[in-house]
Amino acid sequence: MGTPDFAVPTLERLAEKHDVIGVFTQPDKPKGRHMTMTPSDVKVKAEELNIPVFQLESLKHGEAMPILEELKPDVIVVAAYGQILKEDVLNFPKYGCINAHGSILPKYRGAAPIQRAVIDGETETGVTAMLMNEGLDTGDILKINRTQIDPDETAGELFDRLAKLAADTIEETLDNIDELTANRMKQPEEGIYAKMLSKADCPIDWNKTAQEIHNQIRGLNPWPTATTKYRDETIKIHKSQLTDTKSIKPAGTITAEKDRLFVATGDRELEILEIQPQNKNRMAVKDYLLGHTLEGVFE
RNA sequence: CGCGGGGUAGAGCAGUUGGUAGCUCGUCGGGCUCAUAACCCGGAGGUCGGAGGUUCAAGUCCUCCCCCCGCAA
Repeated sequence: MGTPDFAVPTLERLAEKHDVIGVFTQPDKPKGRHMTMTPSDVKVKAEELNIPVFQLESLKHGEAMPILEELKPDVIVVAAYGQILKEDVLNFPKYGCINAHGSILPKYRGAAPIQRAVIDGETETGVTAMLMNEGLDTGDILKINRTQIDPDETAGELFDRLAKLAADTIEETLDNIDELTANRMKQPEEGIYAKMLSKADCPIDWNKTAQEIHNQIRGLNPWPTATTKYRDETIKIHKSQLTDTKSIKPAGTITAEKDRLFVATGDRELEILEIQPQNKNRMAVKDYLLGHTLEGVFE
């Protein structure tokens, strides 16, 4: 069971080694500029692999049971499925439902663990394989694979790495399922929740420290992207770089050189490397400055 | 047909009330210099997204199509 690109490497890996008898994914949804119905990444891959696909609106009220009775899975692997599983499903397979989550649980439970970890400036994250229960990412831990977060890594880059790591983790977990299940670890009750990203996370507060803003920018890259206001236009900021120069001007003040751009923050100047003006493509600041002048402040 | 913005030299932009296209960077050649991403001189490079139409004349007006971006989901 899975939906977005994060789950695709895991599905591919499973199909290589195991007999994948069915794939559950979210129903096709209208997406993009013209609201055209679009299948999930997992559905596309599943069809490519000739695996039967099931797209239910909800599994909360036993809707999946007839299908499961038919398929009789030994285990269900879940990766970013986006739907809540109840006891009937969780208890159905012999080995239960195993979930791959993009953080070191119990930290960053929930919808946006990878982005939140970057935004918070974490230096380490990973993938946790757990035996699901009814709570939100609160199941018993089977295996954790860790990885370092590069200081300039974007959420998108980390996302791709963790998607592959999730495939590894699930493979290793299934290879040693009996031993790992016997030695499973309970999670502490309390954990950190990673709330879903929204537009409210985008606007930059230039009074924060350069490091905090840098983390926000890379954590929101490539989506939904950090933004700032410049003369009533919303400008997206895709990439930045820390400097050692102390800010002496008010936060948000722009310093434009011939082909470089610096903005004052709460502590140090932050260099902006890649931006996207309203209605324009993203571009290197260097290119942008060839046809525009920037002066004044970002708000 | 969800709403809006845009497609002009390799890149980022300008182009007035329609009269055969400019700027900055890059690129090529030459010069200056110990040297240079700095400076000076010179050159190449565009059928102005595509197809029709109006006109003596269209990047500039009208129609249709293609592609891209933002919002929204």
